[in-house]
Amino acid sequence: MRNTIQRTLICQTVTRMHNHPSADMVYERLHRDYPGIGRATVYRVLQSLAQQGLVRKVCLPSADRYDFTLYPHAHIFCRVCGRVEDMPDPDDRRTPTFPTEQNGFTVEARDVIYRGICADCKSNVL
Amino acid sequence: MRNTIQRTLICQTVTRMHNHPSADMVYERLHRDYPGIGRATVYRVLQSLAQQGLVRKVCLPSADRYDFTLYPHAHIFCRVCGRVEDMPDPDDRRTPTFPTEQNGFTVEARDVIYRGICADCKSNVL
DNA sequence: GTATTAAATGATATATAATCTCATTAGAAC
DNA sequence: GTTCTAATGAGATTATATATCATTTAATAC
Repeated sequence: MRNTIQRTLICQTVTRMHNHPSADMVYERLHRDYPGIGRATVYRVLQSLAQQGLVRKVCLPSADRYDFTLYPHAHIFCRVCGRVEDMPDPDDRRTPTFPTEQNGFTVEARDVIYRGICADCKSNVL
Repeated sequence: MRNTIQRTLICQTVTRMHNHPSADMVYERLHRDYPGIGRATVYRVLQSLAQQGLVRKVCLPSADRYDFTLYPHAHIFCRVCGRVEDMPDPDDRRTPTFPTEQNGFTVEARDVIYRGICADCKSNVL
């Protein structure tokens, strides 16, 4: 695996964005300062970073989001504005070390998603 | 809300499919026997059934899936073939009744997704 | 039963997310 | 510097889902 400028930039950017960005959000941010960078590269590199375990990929409505915080935690998703925030995972302490066997599956990871509406959207709707 | 033939058929079909189908899977199944039914209708009706709480919508990689089992439970997703199965939710007994307040959010629902590889795919890969 | 009316439908267009193709570029090793 | 091949980027393509809008039809009134 080669250490390209693009990979470094994408890594830096996703680490500095604290809003659980989608691949496209990372691309848009990066594209401002480096117009040469390609969308496909951002998608590819983020995918690869997730496979290496350097970032966490979370499947949420409308798009996959990336999170550089690797410590186990849950997420809350606002169904109105799409905002994502970290939450404590109530099951953390009991979470087994993966992989684990269950129902014939080899379980490799666990995601906990809370859905609801954030404070801002609540006040805007009312 | 009107009681249309299409709505009845979609309701029946999703209840009879035990593989956590996507909207498209329901459409394809239904379209075999009733070629007149439209894709948009299936998407719309499933969405509406989910909003009414008559089916559960689960956001998973590649597509949203529907589940007619309303009792709280988690899901396991095979990253190879996309198969989805029900799992016990270890946190069931502690799960609060929604909505609940948390971090300024009004939490309305909770989803637990396990990711891994199913027995069939394991033996095919090896 | 028929007439009325608005909600639902379905064909199609559009939007969005994500991946694929492939010629070109540029790390890494020498 | 040269070589080699992985990575990139422009653009096409696929897949998922939603929006548009003329037409149909369920529900109600009569």
